[in-house]
Amino acid sequence: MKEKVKISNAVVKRLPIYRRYLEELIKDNVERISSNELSSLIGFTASQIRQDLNNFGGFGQQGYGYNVKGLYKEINTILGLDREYKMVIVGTGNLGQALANYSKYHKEGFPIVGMFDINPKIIGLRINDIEVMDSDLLVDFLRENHVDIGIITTDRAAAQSVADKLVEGRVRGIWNFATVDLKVPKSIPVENVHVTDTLNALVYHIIHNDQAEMPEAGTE
Amino acid sequence: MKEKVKISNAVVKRLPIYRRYLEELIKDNVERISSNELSSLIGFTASQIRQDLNNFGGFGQQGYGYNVKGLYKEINTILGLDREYKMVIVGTGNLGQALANYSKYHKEGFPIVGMFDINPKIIGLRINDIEVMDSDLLVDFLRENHVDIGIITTDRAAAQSVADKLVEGRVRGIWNFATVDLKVPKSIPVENVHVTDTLNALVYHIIHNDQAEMPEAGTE
DNA sequence: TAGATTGTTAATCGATTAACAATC
DNA sequence: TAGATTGTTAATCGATTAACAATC
Repeated sequence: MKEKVKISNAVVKRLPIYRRYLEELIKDNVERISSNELSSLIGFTASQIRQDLNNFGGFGQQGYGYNVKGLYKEINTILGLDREYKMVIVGTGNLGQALANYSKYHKEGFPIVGMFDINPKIIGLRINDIEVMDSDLLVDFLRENHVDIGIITTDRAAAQSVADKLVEGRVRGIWNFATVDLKVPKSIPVENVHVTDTLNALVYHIIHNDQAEMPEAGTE
Repeated sequence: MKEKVKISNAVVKRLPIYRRYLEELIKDNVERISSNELSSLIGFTASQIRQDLNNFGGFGQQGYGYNVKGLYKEINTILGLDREYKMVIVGTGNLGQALANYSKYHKEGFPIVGMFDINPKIIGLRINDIEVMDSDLLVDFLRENHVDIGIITTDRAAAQSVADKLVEGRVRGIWNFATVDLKVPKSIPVENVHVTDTLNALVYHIIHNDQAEMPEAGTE
């Protein structure tokens, strides 16, 4: 009866940020922290931090603040990072390979269990010890191995048909790096990473430099 | 006297999306389009589209809509994509290499003019015909070549010191892929691409599946 | 001209911030 | 207990949507 309030996407996007800062704090052996201290660390207002966290429960304690380890654990649970998610990469271009070589995912509960491509020259190779298979085998592989997440690192043209196969293979979510808006059933979340869009936004900020040459050195 | 209204970040983030769809429309030889048609294409409301565009000027025409090519050109100008931006990549790991190999940037006004690393084994190599140089030479190189954008693809530990060098070398903006919040002067925009955060958000949506098993097939 | 569709103002909605009583 | 800080309600701010007069 608690978990039914719809959490806004703005909040969801901040959760991984909280998580990262808390991870740092644990490394630095900080035991407790107040919303005010977190505020000056992260840059969100203390009020927002308390609001955000209270969407999920009262993790703090009046007069004390938040227990760093405890809060970290709670956020991990909220984010679903207390389990494992099997992933496959479809498309073995630069980005696909970069992700495959990023061994951290394997250690942190996101094992990449297979890679797929249509190029016969690449099929059969191993990248960071992950086998590259023929895309024709994708659907069967997904079902047999109960893969949770499909990563699309193909070009735009291929992306939608790959998405269709991922859906057919019953993945639970799609991490899409192709610059195309995929059509998939609403029940399957898609997270788009449109890297080049962020470069465009950067350039916008360079051109329309709001902050250029501030007279005051300012707050920080 | 016109360009002084502060454009919200929400709008800026949508501009590259408009741009992408318009690019497609040009390819498909579509000459004119109404905000309503754009709406059903992109998924934003027609009202929002008109509001967004009118932040920058009246690009449409009553009773007609928007000229696709004209609007595309306007958005390109707004985004500053009518000029060239020299970039360097600092950090030649998987991601740095992937970006270097992504030749599209070179063709589309974002030439990568140098790469930098601290690993002597890598210094001197060429990746996609881009020379890898010693990071000690970074500041001088930036100033001599009037580099516009610095891309940080190092690990977290090195990122801040790289950012300091980029600032010293007078880049105009920083594209940061390290999961760390950089401290730089306010006059230099930073665009963070925290890829793993988006994976975390995806997992959140998988776990808390709001849309799971909708009874209706629905709108689209 | 009549019809279509913009540009723009007003209304609504949602997210952020402020304030403070509850409580450790 | 007194002080600190949360949890939570209320106020504010900003962004989105609706509506419609202007106009091509």
